[in-house]
Amino acid sequence: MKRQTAQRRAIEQVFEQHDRLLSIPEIRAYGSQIVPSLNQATVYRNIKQLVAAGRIRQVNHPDLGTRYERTQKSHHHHFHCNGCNRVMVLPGCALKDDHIVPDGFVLESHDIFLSGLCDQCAGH
Amino acid sequence: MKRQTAQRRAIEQVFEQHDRLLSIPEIRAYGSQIVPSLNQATVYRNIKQLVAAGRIRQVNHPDLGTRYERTQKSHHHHFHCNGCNRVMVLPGCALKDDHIVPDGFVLESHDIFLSGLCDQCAGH
DNA sequence: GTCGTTGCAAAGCCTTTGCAGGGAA
DNA sequence: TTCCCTGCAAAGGCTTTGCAACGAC
Repeated sequence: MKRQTAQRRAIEQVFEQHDRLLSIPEIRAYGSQIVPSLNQATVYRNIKQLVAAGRIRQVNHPDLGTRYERTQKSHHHHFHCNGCNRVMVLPGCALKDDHIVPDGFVLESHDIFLSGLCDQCAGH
Repeated sequence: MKRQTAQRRAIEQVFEQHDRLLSIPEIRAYGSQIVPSLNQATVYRNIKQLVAAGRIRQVNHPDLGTRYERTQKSHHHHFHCNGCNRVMVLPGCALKDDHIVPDGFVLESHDIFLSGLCDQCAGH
């Protein structure tokens, strides 16, 4: 059975306070502000547990590597700005509706990663 | 200046003989059949060079990790079958044409990864 | 008291790098 | 001969794991 610990609560709190894609070092840094002793291995173990529990989702970003976010958002994709290096959430789906897989194929899931320049970086 | 070596030729030959997404171990294994002494570090160094030269493309697949493919294909996306674990190429683009990024944003590139079941695995 | 959890250190992948010898031009 | 390239081993990131102490219930 799962036990409540200060460490696990701290990690969940980090995601409440920073509702965006987070890396392990970021989670550890923010979490340490709540539980100073917070160990790296503990972060990894709890993240794995939270992913298994469906509370957070692992995002393997092609440019940024492994990141995590809360699961309680509706369907969306991520836009990575090459200028300021931030990641924006784009609600909705950018996938074509029709015939993207051949007949007989079953499409179960998709990952879409967009990149370019955000409005601030594009507006010279 | 770049020099022709048996190792580099072997690696390029691997991509000619196996025109699909390849992992480093696969490249090394196939390449060793041509140049038995082929070292892992040599594979990494040559792959990096070939990517820089634009001859092969690195694909950071969210489920499969780092893979490589020849660049001389037209635009396409990859479908990963969860049944047989193979990756199929889907020619064309599966991205919606309209308004997928907010006003002012500039979309420069996108990565789309599809997964599900191929026709063979779906038609039990 | 039980046993899941933590911190610490070590180990495991994957990838890169330092170095001396070897080979292409 | 020059100096790029290779093999080997070591080192660097990121992530997992073994272990003894700790702490939730």
